[in-house]
This record gives sequence, structure tokens and C-alpha cells, in this order.
Amino acid sequence: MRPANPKNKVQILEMAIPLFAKSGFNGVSMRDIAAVVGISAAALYYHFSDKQSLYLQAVAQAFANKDETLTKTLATDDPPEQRLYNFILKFSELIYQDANFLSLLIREMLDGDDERLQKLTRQVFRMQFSSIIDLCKELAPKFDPHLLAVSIIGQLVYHIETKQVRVYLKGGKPEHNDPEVIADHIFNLIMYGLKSNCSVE
Amino acid sequence: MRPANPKNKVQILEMAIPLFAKSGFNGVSMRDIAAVVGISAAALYYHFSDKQSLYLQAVAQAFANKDETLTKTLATDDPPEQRLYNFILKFSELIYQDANFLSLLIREMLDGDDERLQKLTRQVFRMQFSSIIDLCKELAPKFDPHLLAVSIIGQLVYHIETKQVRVYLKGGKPEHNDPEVIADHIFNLIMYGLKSNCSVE
DNA sequence: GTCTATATACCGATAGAC
DNA sequence: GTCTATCGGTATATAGAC
Repeated sequence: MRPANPKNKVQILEMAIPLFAKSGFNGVSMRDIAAVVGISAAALYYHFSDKQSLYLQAVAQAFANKDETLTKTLATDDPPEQRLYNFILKFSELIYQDANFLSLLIREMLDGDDERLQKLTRQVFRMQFSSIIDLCKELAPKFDPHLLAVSIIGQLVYHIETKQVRVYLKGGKPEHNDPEVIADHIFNLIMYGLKSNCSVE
Repeated sequence: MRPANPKNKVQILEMAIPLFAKSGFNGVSMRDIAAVVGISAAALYYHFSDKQSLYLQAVAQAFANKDETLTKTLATDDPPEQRLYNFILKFSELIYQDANFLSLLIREMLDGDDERLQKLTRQVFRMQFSSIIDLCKELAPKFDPHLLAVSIIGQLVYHIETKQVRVYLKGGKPEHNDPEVIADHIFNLIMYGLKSNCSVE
């Protein structure tokens, strides 16, 4: 039978990404991927040398351009506070909209060996983390910029990561999943803390 | 051959916990567990009806008493600020010392279906989250207590979760992994924010 | 309570036709 | 580039001896 719709590598990767995000490397078989792509499992080996190679390329594909997108929001002429808010809102929207990206990221932090994590930080986070750290230094020289950057990103990630769980916890409301509500809350907390009356409602 | 050292369920669970924490449900086989326990894979089926049952009981075992421990630090006569600091430090030490607990928790949030997540929040987090929310209301009535509680726990979890990755990021220092350094940073940030000079009290 | 042996299914990967 | 067929290995789980 003549193949009606031959696939290229990127198409296959894009279809594999949600599978790996949902079930992890060990939870997805080559047959599973082949099924959603619409070809046989054997055909996957024409495009990729083995399963690990397919997985790593899928992760790289899912992470591509994320760093660039975020770094751009930090490299403007706006005042530092505005740049921080823009970054927080952009990051919030990014991980809210692209659930696969966040899942794969968390899975990589759990499963990746030292070599892969090093590569990950270089490819995905280096520029962005560098920019946010410089911004932290500018905004609050008294704070350790590394700890501060992790605190900001940690809140963003965790608010989205716990989306599914939080509805069962006390005080959970639907609007807590709105990326803008999350961003406003984090910015306000980071800037002014609990003991301030400078807060912006 | 006479069995030299028969195992009970709890012993098996305790030995399975680090395996599931490190490699996840799909990354651990019944043979793997049997090997570290020191019995045959078939013998596991005397204690557990199937792999899923063993896994769920291992998770329950790993999570047992965590809620109680944390809730206790919140139920004292100390002033609210002191209670918040005690909670942050205790939580920081807890997830730093028990890496299996945090790994399993994150994996459950990725893999658990709605039913399991609901059970998880009831068993592990309900009292603790309830107490921290009441404390948040007391400390900062102007903030949404749910968002605030997630921000506090999110920072704690993320600082420890990224332990392995952060060494490759700008400004990373060994002392950033000290649970007390993390706790002090988070408490200070939460209470006073970056603009501490414009706080009222 | 643990063993050996085994049933059954699925896995990753390859061979060779088209 | 994709197919069918298949290999060798491993998975979960069971049967039955001790």
C-alpha cells in the first residue's frame, strides 16, 4: 500500500510531546506513539535511532524558544518594577497555556540525570534565569538574587502545578487558576509582603 | 529451602518507597522490588493483590503522619509571626530530610487521577492546609488566604525540588540548600517584600 | 510465607518486501 | 517511508509444591 501521508520528524515529535507529558518516558510505548501518529511502530525507527532519542528530541522540541520568549520581556526600557511584572505575567500565561511544557519540565527534574539537567539548564533557562537575577539585583540589592529568583519562579510553577489539587483545598476558587490573578498576587506579595499597606488590592 | 527471614507488609513498603520515589510507578518492576526486599517476585503477591495496590500502600505509608507533624507546629500559643516562621522552618526541614516524600508527592500530582488526588489532599494536606490558611487570615486579612498559602508552600517545595538543577544556574551556592537558609529567606520575603522600607509596621 | 515454573501479554528493536 | 512479520527480552500475575 502506498503511504498516503508521510510524516516528518517534527510532526512526529509534536504528536509525541503530549503523550510523554502525560505518562512519562516509561509510561509511553513506541506502539502508543505510532498509533497517534498513524504509522507503524517500525516506521518510527526510520526517523529515530531508538526510543530515548525520540524522547530527548521531543523534550527539546517542547522547550524550544521558551527561553527566548521570556528573556525578551525582560530586555526592555521599562522601569524595573514594570519589567518584573511583565515577566511574572508572561511566565504565568506561558505555563498555563502550555501544560505539556510544565509537565515535561517537572518530569525532567525528577528523572533527568546530571548530564541531562545540565543540558536542560543551558538550553532552556540560562538566559532567562540570568536576566531575572540581574533584575533582582537591581530591584532589591539586599536580597540574595539566586534565592529570590527561585522564589518567584517557584511560586509561578507551583500555582499552576497544583491546579488540579487546589480545588479540593480550603478556600479554592475557580479564579485562582486565572494566570493574571496568579501573576497579580505574586507580584504584590513579592514587592510589598504581608506587612505592607502599599498593596494594590 | 526454609525461608530465613520472612517479611511483613510494612517492611516491604518501606523498601519499595525509595524505588517508587526515584523511578516512578512505571519505572519499577515487581522483580525490582522483590530484589531489594530479598524475596521472589511471586512472594510479593502473597502480601499485595497487585502492583497498583502495593504502590498505593507505599505512597500512603510515605505520607503517613506528615500532616500531623506540621499541624502541631501551627497549634501553639506563639504569636502569629512566630507560628508562621516555625511552620516554614519545619516544612523546609521535613522535605529536605525526606526526599522520598517530596518525590512521591510531585509524582502523584503528575500521575494521579482525580480520585487519587482527592484522597491525597484529604489524607495528607487537609489539616495542615486548613491551619496555614487560618494563620494567613490572621496575619494578613487583606490577602487571599488560599493564594498566600500556595505561595508559601510553593516556594518551599520548589527550592528543594530544584536542588539538583540550581547548582548549574547563576549565583547558585551550596548554602542555598540549607533548609534554615531557605526558611529564613522565604519568611523574610513573605513578611516584608522587596520594598521593606514602605511597610507600615 | 516463600519457592520454582509458567502463562500471557507487551516491550524495544530488526529484517526485508514494496 | 512505511509496511508486515518476528526475535528476544521482560512485564504482571498465577499455579502448585514445600
